Amino acid sequence: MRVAKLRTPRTAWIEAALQALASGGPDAVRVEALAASLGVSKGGFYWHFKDREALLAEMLDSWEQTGTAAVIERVEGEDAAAREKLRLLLELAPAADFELELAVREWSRRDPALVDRLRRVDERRLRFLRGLFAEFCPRGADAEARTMLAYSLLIGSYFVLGGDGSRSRSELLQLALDRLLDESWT
Amino acid sequence: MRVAKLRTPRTAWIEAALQALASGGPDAVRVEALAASLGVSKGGFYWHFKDREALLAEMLDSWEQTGTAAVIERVEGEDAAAREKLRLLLELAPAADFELELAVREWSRRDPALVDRLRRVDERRLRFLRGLFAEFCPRGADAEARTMLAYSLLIGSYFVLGGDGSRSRSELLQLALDRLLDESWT
Amino acid sequence: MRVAKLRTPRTAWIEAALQALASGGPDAVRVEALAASLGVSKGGFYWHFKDREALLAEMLDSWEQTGTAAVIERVEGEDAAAREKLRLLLELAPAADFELELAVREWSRRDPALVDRLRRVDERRLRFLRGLFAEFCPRGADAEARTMLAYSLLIGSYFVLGGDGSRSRSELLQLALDRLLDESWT
Amino acid sequence: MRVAKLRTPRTAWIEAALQALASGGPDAVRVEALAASLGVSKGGFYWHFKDREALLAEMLDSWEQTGTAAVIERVEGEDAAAREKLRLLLELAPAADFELELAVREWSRRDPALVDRLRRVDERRLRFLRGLFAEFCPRGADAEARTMLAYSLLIGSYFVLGGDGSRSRSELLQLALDRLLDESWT
DNA sequence: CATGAATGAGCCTTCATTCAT
DNA sequence: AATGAATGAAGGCTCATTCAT
Repeated sequence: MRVAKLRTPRTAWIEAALQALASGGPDAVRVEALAASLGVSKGGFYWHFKDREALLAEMLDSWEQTGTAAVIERVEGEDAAAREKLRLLLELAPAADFELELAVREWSRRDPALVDRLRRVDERRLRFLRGLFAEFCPRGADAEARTMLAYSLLIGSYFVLGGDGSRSRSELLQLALDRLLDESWT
Repeated sequence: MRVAKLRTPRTAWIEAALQALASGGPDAVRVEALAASLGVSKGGFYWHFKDREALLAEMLDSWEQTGTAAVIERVEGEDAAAREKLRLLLELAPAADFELELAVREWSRRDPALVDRLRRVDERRLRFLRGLFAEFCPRGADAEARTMLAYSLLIGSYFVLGGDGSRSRSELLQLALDRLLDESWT
Repeated sequence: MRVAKLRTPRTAWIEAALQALASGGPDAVRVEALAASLGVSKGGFYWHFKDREALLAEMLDSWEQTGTAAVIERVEGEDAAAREKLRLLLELAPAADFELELAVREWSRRDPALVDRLRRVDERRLRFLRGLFAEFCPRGADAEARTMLAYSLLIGSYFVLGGDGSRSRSELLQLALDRLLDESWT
Repeated sequence: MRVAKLRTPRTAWIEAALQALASGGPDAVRVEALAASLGVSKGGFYWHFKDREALLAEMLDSWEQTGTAAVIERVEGEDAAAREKLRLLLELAPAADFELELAVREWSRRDPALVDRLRRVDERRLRFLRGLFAEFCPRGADAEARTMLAYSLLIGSYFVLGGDGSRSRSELLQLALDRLLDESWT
């Protein structure tokens, strides 16, 4: 009766887990729930993974690869000036699974083992941003400050729920980005 | 082991709960764990609170009051120019329990009932920031952009784990703030 | 603020307990619930009663006295023929708290300590019925059979939920009683 | 101690539950106790049933089927006159688990959801009785009265604990039944 | 007499994990 | 690879009971 994709590959478990992580946080990554969402019994999970811990590790590998690397490569591949690339980046980033990004950070605040991995990711991203800003900001401290602001904006804007009501979130983001790319600001 | 302070007031439960929330997230607010940390039996919890839900509600009341209100009042009480107040704000804010702040936001991503409350808090804080920036930024869009950047910086900076290694987090924050207060940036 | 009947007498606890027993069965006789229904804190209960067990005992004393004795005395006091008395009895009995009656029997099926007490009550009632039937049923076995049927009717009719829909419960009772009092039935 | 019959079927849980219900009433149907009586861990219960509620529902299904249907079918299958069938019925009924019958009725007095189900059962049984009495009681009201008395006798007799001491319960039942089948009683 | 507070046992339920098939 | 079934450790909640005030 069950159509059953005979063979539920590891990747299916990981994908389901990342989705659960994004929408429910670390504690929502429950073997039972994943099995249900995949339409299989949880017993099978233990064929692929030693335990929940093992799954979590693989999830992070996957996230690091697809989340960060993909966007950077996409932007780097673009043949455009730094400013254009930055605009593109701010446009693409939120499209990536931001919920997932936040969930991973949330998770890292509980699990020290995660901190190093996240630091690596942040460093890579900041290095990339800094490189772009440096192309039109001669002073290092200037590029640094803008980098920090840009990265904070990316992350922080997703937390800010309020506003003055007259401007949408994307308008606010646009305004803020315009400032960050302004060359009169030396 | 048990010191048994006959009479453990509600507030003690709430404090313990906020601490648990800050360090372990919403799911760490477990009646049993709180009781253990207070050195009392879990049964007693139900004398003070109808159920876990009731505790969560009171925790938020408490957080809204002490977290936001306290800092704003402190800064408003200062007799100084807008720029000085902003500097003070960026100094004070991180001292407040930032882990708690993040945990509440994390929580809100899972519990829709929380969203309104957070929006209220964000609006109040943004209004306050906007008011300060407006004192030296004649153009509304300018004040708005800086407000957004400042608030994002506040929140986002706590997520950023990386850096270029040559500057500390507080130096980066300082650099970024300098830019935000720069008057040459019109 | 609380109007508080300073002094909540034992009897108040017992009455509340009997009411709880009638409507919710033995397991509904909970100290906490009784206290709430009396508007006092449960602590006071233990001034009057050693424990829940003690209350249960006193409840039965009270029930035995008021439930059985009262109705029998009322009927015996009547200056009428046996048949009239029986009719009166069947009329009065259901008015007594039948829910309570059933709850006590229910209770007795769990608590062997209660069985003797109930047997005593049943015997007293059956003796009374038998005496009345004997006045117009010369044969002992006949009076006995009718007694059994009458008593079963009294109790059993309260359990029967169905019917053919065309006759009400009281009509059915009436029909049955007519048969039991029929003198042509030798 | 643990015999560990790997594989404890649903039915085992239901049987154990009905037994617990019969001997201890609705509140005695505790997952933990059932597990203990089956020699398994309580966790396993939730593999078979969503929750306690679900078990209760299935218990009733089972009771309705085996309790009522079985006896009626047995009697109907008999090739005998109505009177004989009635005698057989009164003989079989008590053999069925009467404790269970009473426990279900007890339960129904607390749980309104049960009332309809019981009414259905009562109606079916009364209809059956009425049909048998009608075969030798020409007048409808007569058959009705006897039906009511017979059904009350069945249920009520199980409550009656007393007697005159000289006759056993079954003798009393016999006497009463003789009266109900008497044709001189028109 | 009564309150406020606490204890501890017991119950329902969830879930990671294991294991025989 | 996967299922059906079971275990055991939590965790939330209720309630009889106790005790200081």
